[in-house]
Amino acid sequence: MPQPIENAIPDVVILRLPLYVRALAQLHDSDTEVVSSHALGEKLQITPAQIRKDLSYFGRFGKQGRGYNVLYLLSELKSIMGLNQEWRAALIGMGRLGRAIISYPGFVREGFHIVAVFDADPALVGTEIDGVPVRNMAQLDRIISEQRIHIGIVAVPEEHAQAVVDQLVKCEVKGILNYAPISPQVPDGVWIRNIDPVLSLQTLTFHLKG
Amino acid sequence: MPQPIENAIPDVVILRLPLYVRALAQLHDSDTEVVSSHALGEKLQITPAQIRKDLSYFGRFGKQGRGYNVLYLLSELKSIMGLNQEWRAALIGMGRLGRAIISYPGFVREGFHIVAVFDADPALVGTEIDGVPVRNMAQLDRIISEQRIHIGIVAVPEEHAQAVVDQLVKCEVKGILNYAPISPQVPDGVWIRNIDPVLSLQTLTFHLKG
DNA sequence: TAATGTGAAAACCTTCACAGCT
DNA sequence: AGCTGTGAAGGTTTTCACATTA
Repeated sequence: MPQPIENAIPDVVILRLPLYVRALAQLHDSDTEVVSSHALGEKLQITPAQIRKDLSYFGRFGKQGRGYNVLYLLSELKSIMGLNQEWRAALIGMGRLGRAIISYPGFVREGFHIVAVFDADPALVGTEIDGVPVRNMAQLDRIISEQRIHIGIVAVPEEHAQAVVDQLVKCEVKGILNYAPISPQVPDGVWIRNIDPVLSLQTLTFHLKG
Repeated sequence: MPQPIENAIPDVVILRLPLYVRALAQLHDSDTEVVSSHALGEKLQITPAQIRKDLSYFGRFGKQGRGYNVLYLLSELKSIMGLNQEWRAALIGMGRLGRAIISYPGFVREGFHIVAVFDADPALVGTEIDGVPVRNMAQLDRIISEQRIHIGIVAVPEEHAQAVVDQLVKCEVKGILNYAPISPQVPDGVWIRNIDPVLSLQTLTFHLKG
């Protein structure tokens, strides 16, 4: 007999929530106290109906005739998305890309802290980069549990990426941000996002070509 | 009266095509000559039916009972996506991020060449970085037309990103890869892709939170 | 036999439109 | 009067299932 599956939140909805959070934070910074789905949609190029429907998956946050209280909706959404806590991440791969990642201030500003970095190169291990000691891959398991790390950021060459992802999965890391130009396989219950500018360029050229 | 719109290719399909190209290139590198939708789907975690349906928007590339000739399908897809030509890009913003981008070998390997770089900082303009002279923003228009540049890569701080995008649009650039943490507005006929690791992390935490 | 290409069905997502609240 | 929240309608995308062909 078919199990009536509890209505899950559509994935596309989850992809839009951070956009709402960002727009609401901007509105709050410019001292806007109330916003309608129409005004928010204008800012984000999203229809008002879609915004209302998205929010309705999580509760009722607005006031009819008035709109949404910016600060209240912002704090509710942050709580829904797990953004009112600090997140601790490990960075694997300290080549050029890894260095660019660790020196990017945008992560810390949004509550994502790289608290440990790893590399396979013995020449790097033991040195410090931006004040963070570079560790041996053999220490991954221990450090991840000691430091209560929940996110892995993969910045190793393509050919090692899947192995590193597998290692992270073994260490019970459930969230992975992958910069290598592959789509690594992960088991159910592990969440991965790929940052792949070449793929993005390749979807552009389809529209640009003669 | 409602115009019977010519059945367009769904956007999601276009987003998947580069994945097929990448997988086929790997198969070709490992001397596989023929692949079925099932085998390709296994590699990419995509259902065989979806792959066949996607390909069917563009033609009939397979042989019943056998599958797809890897090299033939690869070359057809590259042609469909505009990937059998070299693409010339301008990079705007030569801070830490811009330097990481210009030194990333993955773009050139896939046929994307950064042939001019720009920055607003007078201290940088006139110097060379990785052998490429850094130019003044005032020269954007002239260089883009002289060098036949079709893609703009935006790596400037958030607060200048929309203005730079607007400038690129004025210069008739139709494809933009944006690294600033905003979603710039562009007119119809201009295509933009955003690279935004913070947004990606924020969609991860939804699944990770207690 | 094995696997494509494709209409039709199912699932999914967006938009409509309006009752109901402020 | 104005705007939310939401069933229902409409549209899009995915999956099914099978006739067809090598």
